[in-house]
Amino acid sequence: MRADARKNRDHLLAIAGAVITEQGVDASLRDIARRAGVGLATLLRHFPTREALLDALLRTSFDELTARAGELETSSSPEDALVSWLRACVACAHEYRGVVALMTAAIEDTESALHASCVTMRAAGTRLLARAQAAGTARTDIDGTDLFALVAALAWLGDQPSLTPRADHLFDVVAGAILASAEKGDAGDKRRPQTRD
Amino acid sequence: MRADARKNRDHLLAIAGAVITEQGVDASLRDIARRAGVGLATLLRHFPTREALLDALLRTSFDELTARAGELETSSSPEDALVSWLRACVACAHEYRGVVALMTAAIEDTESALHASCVTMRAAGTRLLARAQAAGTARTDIDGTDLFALVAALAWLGDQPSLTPRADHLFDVVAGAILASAEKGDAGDKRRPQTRD
DNA sequence: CATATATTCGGATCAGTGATCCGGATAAGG
DNA sequence: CCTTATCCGGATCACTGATCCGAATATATG
Repeated sequence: MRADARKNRDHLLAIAGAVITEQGVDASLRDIARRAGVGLATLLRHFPTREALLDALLRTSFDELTARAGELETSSSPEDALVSWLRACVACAHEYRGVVALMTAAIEDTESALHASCVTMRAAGTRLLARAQAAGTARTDIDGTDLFALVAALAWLGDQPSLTPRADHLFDVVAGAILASAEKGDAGDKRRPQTRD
Repeated sequence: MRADARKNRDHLLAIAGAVITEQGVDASLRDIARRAGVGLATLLRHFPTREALLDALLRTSFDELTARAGELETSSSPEDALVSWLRACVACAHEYRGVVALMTAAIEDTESALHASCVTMRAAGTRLLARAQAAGTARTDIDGTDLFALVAALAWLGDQPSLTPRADHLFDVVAGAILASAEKGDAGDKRRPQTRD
């Protein structure tokens, strides 16, 4: 890649991160290009679609998240590891307002730029969940996809301005449900536990 | 209102319901007008904004929902009433894909056309929740707004194609958390219970 | 250092959206 | 049947993301 192109790319990423942080994932690409002092076509050449731009912005965050899952797997109790990782996931999704919808769409669209990162993240969560389930501190009637869905729903909640104040509390409520007494999780095992991602 | 205007309005509502049912709340207004055999301006005169159109489509459903809450309040046990009403709420929100986001926005925007309906609905849910809390079958550390938020999150979950299959199961998980043992709800009462809406 | 060429840039443009305006068509009332 | 108030819808505007192509520029070579 030519030096000037690389400079433009990096600059665009920085500006895009700022604009999307304050306006959400639906920010106007024209605005981003304008604030970067660049033509719209240039932005769209480096990142052919909004999804590609977000992928570039999120990839590192996602990878850090799966790495953190690996650390927690050995440094904390199964229960604490799961909960604090879930909290980190929700916080990460809050970095850019509206990003969870893209993630849920990407996880089943194998063509999506975000697909791989999302699947990897879900797998990391699945491992933490399985460990807690094996330790008997997490209900066994949910799997990694359920976990992903709950995190997405909680992150979405925090994205809605009117519900943001409740997001933390409701995180505790849902986390409590995940860790709920084995009594419930073990009662009916009609669901195959820990589906492999 | 002139007879032809009323006819157009009713016809538009019917077509809009069909189109939005299959395409979601972001359906093109031009499409709706075209399929109704009418100019875009006519659609926008009867319903000046998309929100107004959705309000007209949803108002009856919402009112039915609050009415149903009233019935359940006397016909079922506090626990059953709450859960089955919540289920009805989620089902109603599924009538049109993407409508929950509008609802969460409308509930704090007093200028919104949907505001009144949403507030009324939340109040109905608050009553059912309070009854269950008084009966000791619902945790007391959540209020009507929390309930509204959880329903919205569950409905949103069902809107995401990749997560739809899990929506029912996760409803049970969350409902179980709401009805969770008094032990949890009574432990810390740092939250004011049953806020009045 | 000068030239050639391959790469990158950005203004102009296209189809799409919701919204607005106004001249023409039409129904209601006498 | 005629008047008038009402309603209709094509044309238009500002905005969106996306695409094209001539112009500008950086890199590599002589």
